[in-house]
Amino acid sequence: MDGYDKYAFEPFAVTVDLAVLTLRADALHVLLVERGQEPFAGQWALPGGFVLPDESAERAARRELGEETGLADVSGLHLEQLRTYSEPGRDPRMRVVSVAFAALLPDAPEAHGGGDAAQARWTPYDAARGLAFDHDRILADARDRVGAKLEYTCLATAFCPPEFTLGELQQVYETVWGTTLDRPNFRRKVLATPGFVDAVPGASRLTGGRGKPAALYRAGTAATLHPPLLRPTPEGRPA
Amino acid sequence: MDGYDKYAFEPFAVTVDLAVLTLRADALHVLLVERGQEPFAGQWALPGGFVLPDESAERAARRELGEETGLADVSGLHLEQLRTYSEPGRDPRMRVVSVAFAALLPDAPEAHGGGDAAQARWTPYDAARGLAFDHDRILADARDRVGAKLEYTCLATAFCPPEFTLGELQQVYETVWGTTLDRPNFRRKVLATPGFVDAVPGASRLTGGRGKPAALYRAGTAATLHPPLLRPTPEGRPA
DNA sequence: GCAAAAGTGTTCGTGTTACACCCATGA
DNA sequence: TCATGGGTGTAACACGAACACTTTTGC
Repeated sequence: MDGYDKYAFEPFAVTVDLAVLTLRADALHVLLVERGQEPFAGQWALPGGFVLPDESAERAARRELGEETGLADVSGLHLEQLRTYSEPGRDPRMRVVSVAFAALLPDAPEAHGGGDAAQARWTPYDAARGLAFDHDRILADARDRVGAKLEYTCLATAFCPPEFTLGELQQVYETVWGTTLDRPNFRRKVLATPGFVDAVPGASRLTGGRGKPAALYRAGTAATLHPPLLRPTPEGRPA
Repeated sequence: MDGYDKYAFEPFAVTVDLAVLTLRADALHVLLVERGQEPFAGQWALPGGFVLPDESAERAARRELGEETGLADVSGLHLEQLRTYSEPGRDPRMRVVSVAFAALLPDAPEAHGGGDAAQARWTPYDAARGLAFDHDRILADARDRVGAKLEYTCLATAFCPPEFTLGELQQVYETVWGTTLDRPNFRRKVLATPGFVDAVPGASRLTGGRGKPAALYRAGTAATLHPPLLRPTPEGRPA
C-alpha cells in the first residue's frame, strides 16, 4: 500500500472464515455452525469470527479452530489460507472483508459446539448447500484447492492420524477426488517419493476386520511431490 | 464470519498491493514506485492503495493497475489474487490488512508515473530488494506463484502480446524459471495441448533480425495444462 | 477353505528427453 | 555462403496404467 492520505481510509471489519474439513466414513465432511441471529438466522454457516487487534488472520483462524472444534491442541493441524472475499455486498450489515482458510483434520471429535456457536455439526460436503453469506462459494473453493494440492504436495497426510496405512492414505485421495486409484501403482508412487511417508518399523494394523494387516507409516518431511500425482480424469480442458 | 457482537469489531484499513510483472529484454521486471512520505520515505515499494467503500479488492487492484501503469485499457490483463498479509506490525502507523495481487503484462510502456506515485519505474526482479513494508516477501511470493502456475496452466500467454511466436512463449518459461528448454520438445508440448495456442493462418514474423520467420499464434481458450509442463529441475525436495 | 485386504511382479503404451537434421531469411 | 533462428524427425528411456498373482489374516 502507499502512504498518501493516510487517514482517508474506510474502516472495514476483517474476519476469518474456516472450511474445516475431515474424512468420516469415507466421505468428506465440513464443520458447520448454526447461526443464532440475523442475518441468516437459523441457517448454517462456516465457523469464523473477527480478527482481533493484536493478531494476524492466521492466528485468528487457529484460535477459532480451537474454539469451534473443542480440540485441546490445534497447533499441529494444517491451516491454509485460501483467498480473501471482499465483495461490498457480501454482508448486508456492514463492509466485511473475510480471509478464508481451509483446515484439515485427521479425525473428528463428535462432541463440539464450544466457542461462540450455538450448535456445530459435521456435515457431508455434498449436503452442505444453502449456507449463509457467500459460504457456499468459499466451501467450493476450499474443496477445489485441497483437491488440487493433493496432486503436487504431501497435503494428504494432514487428513490422516499420526500413524496410518497406505490404504487410508489412498482413501484420502479417492474421497477428495471422487475417483478410484490403482492400489499397487499408488503404493509405488508414494513410496518412491522420498520424504512423503516414513515407515514405522515392525508396526502393522488390521484394517477391515479381515485381511492382511497393513504396515504403518508416519508423515514425512517433504512438502511437495515431484513429479506430481495427477488425477485420472482431468477436468480443466475447455474444448 | 459469525454475527455475534456485530459492532465489537476493530476497524482495519484494507489495501491492495500489486506485483506488476512483465518481461523486458528477456528478464523479469516488476513495477516499483518511490515513496514520497514516511514511513519508508525515499524507498521503493509495490504500487497499491486503499480499497474504496464501494469496490472489491479485485476492482481496487484493477483500478490501481490502470493508474500506475498509465494503460488505457487494463480489462484484459491477467490479475491474480496471491494472499492476504495481516501481521499486526506490518505497517508502523496503523493496522493495515493488505490483499496482494500479481498482474501480468505483455509489454511495458516505458513512460508512467501517473496516479498517486511520485515516480514509478520498471526494475529487474533481481534488483528489487529492500522494498518498503513486507513487499520483499510479497514480491517473492508473486514470483513463486507465477512460476508454479506456468507448470499447470496456460498463464504464460498473459506475458505475451496478442500475437506471438512460440519462441517468445518459450522465452517466458525460460525467463521466469531461470532455465533453458529444448525448443523442439517445447513446441510439440504446446501444440499438443488443445486450446493452449491457436495458429494465426499465414502470419509470420521475423524475430531476431535473421533466421526463418516464425509463425504467429494467439492465446487459446484453455486454462489448464494436462499433463503439466514440469520444470527441468524440481527444487522442492527436502531430503 | 474362503473371503478380504495387503503387498509384489510384469507387461504395455504413452510421453518426455536428447539429439540430428532441414528450412528460410539477412548480412 | 555463412550465421541465425524456426521447424521436423526419431531413437532411447522413464514413467504410469492395467492387471495377474502371492501373502496374511479372520471366519
